[in-house]
Amino acid sequence: MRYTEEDKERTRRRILESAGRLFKADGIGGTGIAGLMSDVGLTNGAFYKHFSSKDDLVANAVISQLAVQLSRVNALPPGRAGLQEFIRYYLSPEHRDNAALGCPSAALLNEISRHSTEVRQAFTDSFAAFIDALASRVNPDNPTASTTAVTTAFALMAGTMQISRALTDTTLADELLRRAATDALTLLDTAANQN
Amino acid sequence: MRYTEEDKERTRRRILESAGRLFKADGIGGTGIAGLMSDVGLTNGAFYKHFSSKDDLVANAVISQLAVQLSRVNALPPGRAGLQEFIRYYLSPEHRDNAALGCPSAALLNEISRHSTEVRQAFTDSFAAFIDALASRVNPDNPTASTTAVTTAFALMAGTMQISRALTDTTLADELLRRAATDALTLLDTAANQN
DNA sequence: TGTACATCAGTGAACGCGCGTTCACTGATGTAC
DNA sequence: TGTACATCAGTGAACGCGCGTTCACTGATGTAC
Repeated sequence: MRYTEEDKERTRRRILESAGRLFKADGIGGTGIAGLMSDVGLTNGAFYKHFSSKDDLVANAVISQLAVQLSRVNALPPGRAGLQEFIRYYLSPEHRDNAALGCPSAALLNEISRHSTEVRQAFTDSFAAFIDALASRVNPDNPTASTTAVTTAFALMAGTMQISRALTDTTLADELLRRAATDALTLLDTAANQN
Repeated sequence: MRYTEEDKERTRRRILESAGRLFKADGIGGTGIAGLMSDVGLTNGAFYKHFSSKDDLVANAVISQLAVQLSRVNALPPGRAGLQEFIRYYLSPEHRDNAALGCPSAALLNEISRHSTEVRQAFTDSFAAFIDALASRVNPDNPTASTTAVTTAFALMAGTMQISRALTDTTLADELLRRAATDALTLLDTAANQN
């Protein structure tokens, strides 16, 4: 064989990395296979040596993107300080202006909802793992009790990020991010004091 | 003239109504001009007698859809009861399962962010009017003071709706809606007591 | 060790298809005289 | 009042284009003997 299994796996990961970046920047529908493969440095035909279809890629890109978010959460300092840092990063103007490198939920939720069951299942599983990681930081004694509350706090952050990205008025968009940071922390504090 | 100005205006409104419905159900990118016009009961060519381009349609559809939301808010009973009713409707499983007839923000935010300045400006203006209407219900004495707080409460609702639509686990999706209703009301109550 | 063959990631042209947009045309009605 | 003409919303075929996917091919390397 010309390429070892390791080589092939590396290429697959490069496709997933590019796909995550381009999907978040231009949307899933706005990203074509040929453009994606040229971003990777290959030609369109090679794509089907790694994925059976675009839908297959989307499902795997969603998984891989949420895994990145999960590891970001796992890298936070413990306790309330870590949560504050997460909120500050998430609701920053930098995150808003760099969707390509940011949260897949904020960038892709609308499109994921309209995709196949496979894609939505991939999202459901990976999203649950991500929320669980946040919940065990919010309430280490009883993470399960706070998962729903943590999810609505995250929904506030993701929803705010999307509105902030849609607005043309930067001043208003920035102010919104600051307010959401306060409200999100309040919700997480409330969740921490449950059960 | 075969058609009066009134006839033409009626056709234009029918196109906008169909567009709003189809955009919210299938996405803007997922809705083609030919399919849209056949939904209206006309053929593709007639489209350009009413709009100069698809982007022009999108901007106007965003305006018209947010106007529908605004009139929905204006039709609510006054005071806290009206806000509760709004939250209950917004975060209902019916709203989740019928995106075609629901909130344009929850269905289209990702795509609006990626559209032209014209579309984003249309969203910004109409969204501000919608939030203002909510804010004067939350805090009639000083609506301006509470707009940002009301926006984050709405972001929580829109974000939750999107997550609830993406999840395959209906039980979890339903539970999330209930929790978000509690949290959203709390945020609005807090906003009402500011200034 | 040297040679013939198998493997298979990657190439790049080609496929059918639906997209947004254009355009010559239709035909019902309003207007001019 | 009757007739010739102008208007213009709507028709539907056609345009170039990019999409996801297929496929015969390439060529570097591993394997068999």
